[in-house]
Amino acid sequence: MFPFPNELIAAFPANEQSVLMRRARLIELKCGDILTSPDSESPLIYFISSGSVVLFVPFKPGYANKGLAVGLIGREGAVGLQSALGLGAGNFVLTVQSAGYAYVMEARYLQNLIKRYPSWLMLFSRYLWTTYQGIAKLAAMSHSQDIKLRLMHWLLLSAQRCEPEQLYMTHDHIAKMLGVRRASITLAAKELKDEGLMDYSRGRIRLLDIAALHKRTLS
Amino acid sequence: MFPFPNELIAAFPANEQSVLMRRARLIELKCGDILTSPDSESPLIYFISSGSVVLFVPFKPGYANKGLAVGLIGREGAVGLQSALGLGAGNFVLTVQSAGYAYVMEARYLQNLIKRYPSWLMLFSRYLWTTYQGIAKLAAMSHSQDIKLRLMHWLLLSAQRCEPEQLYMTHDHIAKMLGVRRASITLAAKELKDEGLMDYSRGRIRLLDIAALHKRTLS
DNA sequence: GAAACTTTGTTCGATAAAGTACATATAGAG
DNA sequence: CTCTATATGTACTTTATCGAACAAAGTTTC
Repeated sequence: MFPFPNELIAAFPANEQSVLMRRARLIELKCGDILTSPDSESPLIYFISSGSVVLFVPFKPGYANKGLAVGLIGREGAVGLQSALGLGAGNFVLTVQSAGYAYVMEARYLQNLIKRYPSWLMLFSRYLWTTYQGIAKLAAMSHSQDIKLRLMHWLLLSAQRCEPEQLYMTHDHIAKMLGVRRASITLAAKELKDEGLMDYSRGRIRLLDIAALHKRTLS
Repeated sequence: MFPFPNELIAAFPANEQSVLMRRARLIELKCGDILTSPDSESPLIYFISSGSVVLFVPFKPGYANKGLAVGLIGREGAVGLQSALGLGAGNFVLTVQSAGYAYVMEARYLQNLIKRYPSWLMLFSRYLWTTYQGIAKLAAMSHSQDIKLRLMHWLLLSAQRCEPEQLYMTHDHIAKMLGVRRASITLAAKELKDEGLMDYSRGRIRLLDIAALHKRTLS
């Protein structure tokens, strides 16, 4: 239907899709871009089409470099939907983890459309709940003392959102996401490398045995 | 309006309130009650009127004793709303932390009403988003290495949900919520006691200086 | 009032991560 | 082809939590 599909949009009936997309424009997501932060609350909604966006919660109010990633959104979802409910972005910093594309629209436009199409709200609410679940699960994982386990989990999560096996992120970036030292990630990553589960070099990561990774994160 | 008010319900227009409450019945929440768990997905919605309910995520699928509390719901909210969207409880275990009362209704009843009153969904969605934020914040806090800080935070959160200053929970219970050893809680609690911030004995906790607690959790 | 139970106090060694620092490698720019 | 920036490898000390265990107070039950 559209050159860069988004699974949320795809769930709409065709005629409603075109209404929704009338005011949407396609933009490029560059790695590191900050879509919104607690300060600059731009009332925009992003339907992710490729790449991925991190929900990042800074530890301290004045968003420092330190915090914790609580969610990762890809082509299956959207960010900024709360602004269609008339609410602000809250504490989240939305950062692009993997480059890609997204359809953007003004929150106000969607907010008006929701009045005409109440079923949309149901769809968005359901989506909200599923990410809600994801956040809770990730929070529980994040509490694990085992960094290696958390690393595997984050890699798998990232792989699900983009093409699997090939990821582009540095140890330093992962460390920020997990709220740990960069050295700890290097250590854990090296162990996984030695075990033949992954390979990496200067920001390029290849997952060599996704099945094994899954198995070990479940235990 | 109703003997035991709930702030979500209170936000409805009076005539809609009585529609909503037609099939609600008031039940008692006893400390330790499990409202729903991943296994038994009872399609019920609880509008909390007093006391508090924990959103608990077990670490392992077969819900062990270990896990992490990611949210705490009191009179300002409800649990089980997702079942009005036709969704299951997911990974959450909902446990009563403080005894109280709640209005319960069948999810199906509310699900039908939402079709008649689309504005309700907007209300629920907004509420969903605010708890969403709360979960994310708590997740970030939970990642802190400082148990004392986390203890203070949980005490304040609990105090906000019920009468402040007087809480009823054991070190063991708090330890389960924070996913740490009971001994660690006893240690941290004793320090707070020595500093004159709180007092406790066998499950009864008194917060002696809430302002100071707030100050120290913000830092 | 004695027994059984629950809650809190305290200890020990083992472990994992924090913080900090510096060395080495690789890629890209000029 | 060298320089520079970035990414990764590694080391060391300090600290906090874990796991496990046992002791000492309060409650409750009979």
